[in-house]
Amino acid sequence: MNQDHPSSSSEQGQRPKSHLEAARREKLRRIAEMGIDPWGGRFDGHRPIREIRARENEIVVVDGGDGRSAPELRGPRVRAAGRIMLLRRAGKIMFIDIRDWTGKIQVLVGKAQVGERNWELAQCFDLGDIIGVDGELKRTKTGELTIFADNLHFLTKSIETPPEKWHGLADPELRNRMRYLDLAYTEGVMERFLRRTQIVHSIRATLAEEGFVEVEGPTLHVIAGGAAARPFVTHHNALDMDLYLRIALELHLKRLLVGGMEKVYELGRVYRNEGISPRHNPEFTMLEAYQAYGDYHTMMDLTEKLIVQAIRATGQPLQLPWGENVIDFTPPFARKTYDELFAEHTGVNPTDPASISYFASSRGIEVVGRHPDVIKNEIFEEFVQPKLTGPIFVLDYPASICPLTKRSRNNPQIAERFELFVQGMELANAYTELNDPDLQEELFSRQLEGLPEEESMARMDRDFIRALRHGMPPAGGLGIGIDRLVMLLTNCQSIREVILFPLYRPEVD
RNA sequence: GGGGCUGUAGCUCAGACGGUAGAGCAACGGACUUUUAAUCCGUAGGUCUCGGGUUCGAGUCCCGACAGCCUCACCA
Repeated sequence: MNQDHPSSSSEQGQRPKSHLEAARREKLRRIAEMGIDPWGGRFDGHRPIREIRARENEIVVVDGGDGRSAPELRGPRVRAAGRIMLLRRAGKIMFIDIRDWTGKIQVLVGKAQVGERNWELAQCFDLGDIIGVDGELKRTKTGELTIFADNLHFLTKSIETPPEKWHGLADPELRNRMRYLDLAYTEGVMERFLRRTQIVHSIRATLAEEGFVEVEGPTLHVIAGGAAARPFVTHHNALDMDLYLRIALELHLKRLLVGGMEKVYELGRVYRNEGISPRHNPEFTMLEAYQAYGDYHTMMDLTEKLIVQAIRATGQPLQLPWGENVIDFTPPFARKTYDELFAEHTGVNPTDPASISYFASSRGIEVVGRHPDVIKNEIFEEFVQPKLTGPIFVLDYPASICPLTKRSRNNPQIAERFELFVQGMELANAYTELNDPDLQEELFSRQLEGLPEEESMARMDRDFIRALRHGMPPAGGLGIGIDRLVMLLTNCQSIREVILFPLYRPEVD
């Protein structure tokens, strides 16, 4: 195509790409010709289809009266709106299945019943169009709950062909890229994302009930601290400085503890510039909650409560399906120490560095020049974590891999930290928070052995240290990966299925 | 970034050995006032992801690129 006469975008938009689109545009034209706006407008008075379906008990049988005509059904008058999912034409009658976000219902459109004009309009219906319907709620002779239409309203034309009506969209790439189609046409997807909203809502409700306040911290950080992850880098032009998208919520929430917010949380997006996998998306949703005068046991109780109430909010029992398995979330969840589990699953004495080092090198894990606890943790991650079907709280981590955690009073080698594992997946992470500014500064400045700086949690944040010097109350802190929680509560094995718009490379034209 | 697999009509999928591309749904025309993945008859629809190569001939074989899925690494 030459570019001598650049066409306007509207002209381009009206050039059909296929005979399928041409057919739909022809119907669009016919609708407009009838004096009807094919893009619709305000449509009041319709009820959710689920609500309409619930009125089936109002359908009654009435006699013909004169004793000769057959008994017939009478039902309530209803108005619905939705997308056309299925269309069955049978001469001068047609059956239309419409769907809204609460459900699906069949509509019967008869030429004699709706009149000439409506019938003409109905000839312009395509799968995917959005329509409104007035009629009587009754049953067909096969018993299907049906709106017997007496008036039709055109609300929006669909120019594109919808997915195959039986198989729907099967390609996961298309489903995730075009979430609108997935929501509109794939069974259960709408329900799953509405369930995600219920879960998040429940978490906020539980925290409010417990007296926590929600805050909003900065997402642009000068120092990307609070976790060990590579950040996304951006640039502020006016200040001419690089900034990082936050990788954790931790350090600002702790500043608020210093300020006197005794129960505080943030539920929001964090960003990590790491690999993408069925359990990782570059941006994901994190809850972090901090409670002054609590500790990691306080946080364990809170974690259980948040999860159990979230499950109840979705209307499910505490035993949830997960692929071929069932996860039992009945509290209390199992609680075992890191060392116990280490011994149990590796057969190695967790307090003997020599045996640990031997085990590691015999399994191909690098040992030279690395801190014994780093080696130990690598073994834990590779040989123990995958076996933790859970839910199980793993308690008391090696102190040297926990730079933000208070050391155990009885044993300074141990940090008061737990992680909650379910199906081998880390779901939550909590500490008795370290509030000793001198130790915190030392841990920040001491380069963790065996770890390059960019991979270390130990990034020096001077203002944070200064805050601690002003006095942070002893506290428990908790982090929960919300996307993973939603995965577990919706039986989804891939994080992309619970994120509305997961990251993809752009499509090439 | 490494490894394995995948990419064919708008969608869901077939295409042994290399021989001029097939079905269902969707679309178009026709029949049908109780269907429900409606059915029946007919018609149309393709740069086989892209670019090279081998060959008389490539959807098919080889190389490369792009995209996706799985997996490993990094990470939660």
